Amino acid sequence: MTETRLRFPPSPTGYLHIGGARTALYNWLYAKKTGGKLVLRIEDTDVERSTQESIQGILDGLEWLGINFDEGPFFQTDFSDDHCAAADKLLAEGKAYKCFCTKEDLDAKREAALAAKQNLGYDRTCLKLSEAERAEKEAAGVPYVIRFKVPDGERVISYDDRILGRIDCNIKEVDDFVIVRSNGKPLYLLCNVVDDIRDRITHIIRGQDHMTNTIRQVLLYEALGAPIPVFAHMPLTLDTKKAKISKRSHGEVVTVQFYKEHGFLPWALSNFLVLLGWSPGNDQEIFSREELIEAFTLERINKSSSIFNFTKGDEKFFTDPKAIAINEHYLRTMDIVELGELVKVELQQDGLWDDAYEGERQKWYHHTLSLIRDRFHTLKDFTTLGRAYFADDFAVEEKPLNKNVLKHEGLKEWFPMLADRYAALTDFSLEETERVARELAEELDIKPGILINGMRTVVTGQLAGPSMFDILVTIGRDKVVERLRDIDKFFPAAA
RNA sequence: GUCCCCAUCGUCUAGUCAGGUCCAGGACACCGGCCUUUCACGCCGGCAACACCGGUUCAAAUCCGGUUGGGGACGCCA
Repeated sequence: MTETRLRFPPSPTGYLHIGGARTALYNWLYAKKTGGKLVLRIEDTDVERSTQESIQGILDGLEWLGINFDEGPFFQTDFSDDHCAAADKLLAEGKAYKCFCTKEDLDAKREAALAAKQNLGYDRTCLKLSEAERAEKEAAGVPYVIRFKVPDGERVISYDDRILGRIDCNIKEVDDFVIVRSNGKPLYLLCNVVDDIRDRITHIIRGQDHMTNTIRQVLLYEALGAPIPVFAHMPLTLDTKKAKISKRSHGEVVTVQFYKEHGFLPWALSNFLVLLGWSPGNDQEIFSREELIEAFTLERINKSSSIFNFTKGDEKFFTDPKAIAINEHYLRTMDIVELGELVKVELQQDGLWDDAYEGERQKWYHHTLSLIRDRFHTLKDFTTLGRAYFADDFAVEEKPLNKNVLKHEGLKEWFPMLADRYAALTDFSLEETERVARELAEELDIKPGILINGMRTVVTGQLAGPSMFDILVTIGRDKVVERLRDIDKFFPAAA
């Protein structure tokens, strides 16, 4: 049995978006699953629109996701000799012909056809040219494109799609398509096939938007005398209005970069993306890399398109709620040392990292992360919501400030008292900190909650969080005492 | 206009190929409860779908036909 060979061929005309990432992921999974190879090929034949920045963005995105390649990146433009040779061969064999129609004429015809609700295909004007007419135009130097000549006659073109089943199309529906531009540069339909033949690609997993291309490419494989690979057309990802997702209409949220910048775990995004159009056939939704490779099959990819459930302007769900849920899941179940590495990057970016977290305070570091991660959604929350554990310049949220601090002016006296007692404690433990707080509340004849919730606000800036006494012990006596004593700053200066 | 593909809860989906065990299962979201002197954790419970019409059959989410709806393609883009 021959080795399976797959490819991911992005065109570098924009950022890597989640649809592309999902395609890459499916190809990668299938390559891993079958012990095959994955080739990365940058399809940059559209020189006008291809940019270096885009290439870098795609490479970065794939690397972040952990999608690695066995071969490449190759650049399609490096193989233009192959493409031209193939075009010449088709021309020489009468399987393609020169077309002298101008772009303007063609556009006019297309528009007219569209307006008259007529069929859109090419009318073969130049195929009907006599030998003399053709020679004359060539001699006159009239620019031409090369069109593939779709074979005449009754015939149904078919291929077996591994996701959709047998696909049939009457050859009459296919019109002569352009394979080489008038400037001599070959086009996608041809390049893609020539490269796939050269790279010995056995399986092509791509979006359903390529289905009509596939019909034409099957013809190209035949004309070039190459075996037809296995095709698998995956369902598209649409937005909530069932329109194609694009950076233009949806913004950054559809780019892989967005997730990197918003504190997503790469594998959480992959896990979410793979579920958009595929399921293992049972109730499992969380997969390790190995589990997913094991479970993945082309046949279990869905036929129908799925919706990326993102609502613009939603404050709570800044992306598909399920994506966030999966990210949270990994955040609170993943190995704490591994999490520590990721949070380290966040802390470093914010200038909050302390090398001691890898040395004498490592135990504290990991303990703190495990204490606070349960309520977090992304890696970013560690430096925002969880900032008080690593720094003194944390923000105090308005809601708890009003509710738990400003409402109780007595706190101005009570907190310094509490601070003194904490400072004097021989054992700054869970039990002792709680006992002292309750004792003071009783002496003052106030509800313990006033002290406790006030402390939460002053010590962490947050309305909610872990058990208060866990927080005290974790943040440590010095900082707690200091923050309690500094209570005055929250109240407007006394008259 | 032509061709191609698709159709189960709000969303992702299981079940469809091999019809009965499905008055349709799970997850997310939402709602309620428990836990909690806080809470966005956790636990328990609830809401919620077979697009429609016809046919085949003792029996249809499942097979067949049609309708409707949605998507894609019809570039000297990829």
